[in-house]
Amino acid sequence: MKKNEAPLELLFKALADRTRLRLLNLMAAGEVCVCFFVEVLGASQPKISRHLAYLRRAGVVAARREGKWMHYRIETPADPHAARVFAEVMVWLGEEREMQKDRARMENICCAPRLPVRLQGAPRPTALL
Amino acid sequence: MKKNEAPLELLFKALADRTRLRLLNLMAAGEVCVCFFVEVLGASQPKISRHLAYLRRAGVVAARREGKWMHYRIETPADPHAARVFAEVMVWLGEEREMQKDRARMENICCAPRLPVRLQGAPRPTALL
DNA sequence: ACTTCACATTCGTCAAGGCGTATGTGAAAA
DNA sequence: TTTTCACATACGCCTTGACGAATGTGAAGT
Repeated sequence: MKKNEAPLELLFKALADRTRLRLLNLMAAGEVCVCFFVEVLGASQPKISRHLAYLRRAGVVAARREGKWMHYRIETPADPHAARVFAEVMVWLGEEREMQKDRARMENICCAPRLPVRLQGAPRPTALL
Repeated sequence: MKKNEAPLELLFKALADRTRLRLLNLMAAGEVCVCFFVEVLGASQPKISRHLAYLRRAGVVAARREGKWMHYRIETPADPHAARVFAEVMVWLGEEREMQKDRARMENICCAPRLPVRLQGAPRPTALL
């Protein structure tokens, strides 16, 4: 990812990967803790972390620390055109089959009577409180 | 570019390159002949041709043969969400500085009293007739 | 202080893709 | 039919980035 890149390309490169799109989709409704991404997407923790770092460098998400946990949230682009494109993308994600499944899986995992062992004590996504 | 890719990623990968965005921008108002791309962008012919091939494989543009010349035009995505995102992108391009310059340069080259030597007899972009 | 936990980063490997150069191809001109 | 023109593709080189595995880091907990 070059530095002197127009916000245009920066955004599209960030969106040009399925894992990153899935991450954005899970953040659509609010902040999410890294451990939930790992659990829901069934991917390795370094993989998730690297893609989140990419999204952060692209200015699409922001991170917040809370004790041991890191929360990620969507950062709406400053540029109004970028913002509109981004908004359309999120609408699109909202209607994609796989994306709906991901959100359903997060809800199932997170609202189950007992959380998986790895998530004991982890802060829930803000959208599912 | 993988085959089993969702239209989502396919589109974003196509848009994640400045040269391809510039090509799309020049096609915004209608069909354009390859030789004009080469002249306006000041890039090598194989480079232009490869990027056009990429856009074609991604389903974003279509090609038409007319004698020795090839005309490229934008192909609006079938998926309604993709179409809306794409439309927003084109609006965005319309307001970008560099993109405006490119369109102005094409107009200057093409509507000049004498065309450059390399373009003698080449069919004009449909938008500039 | 030492360990544990939740993430981040690094390293090595590999595939995708961008570029220049050279060559192939299809249509028209000679 | 040979040449020329406009464009496409193949080849080799290099960079970007995706991945698993290993290691680093910062904040609790003990």
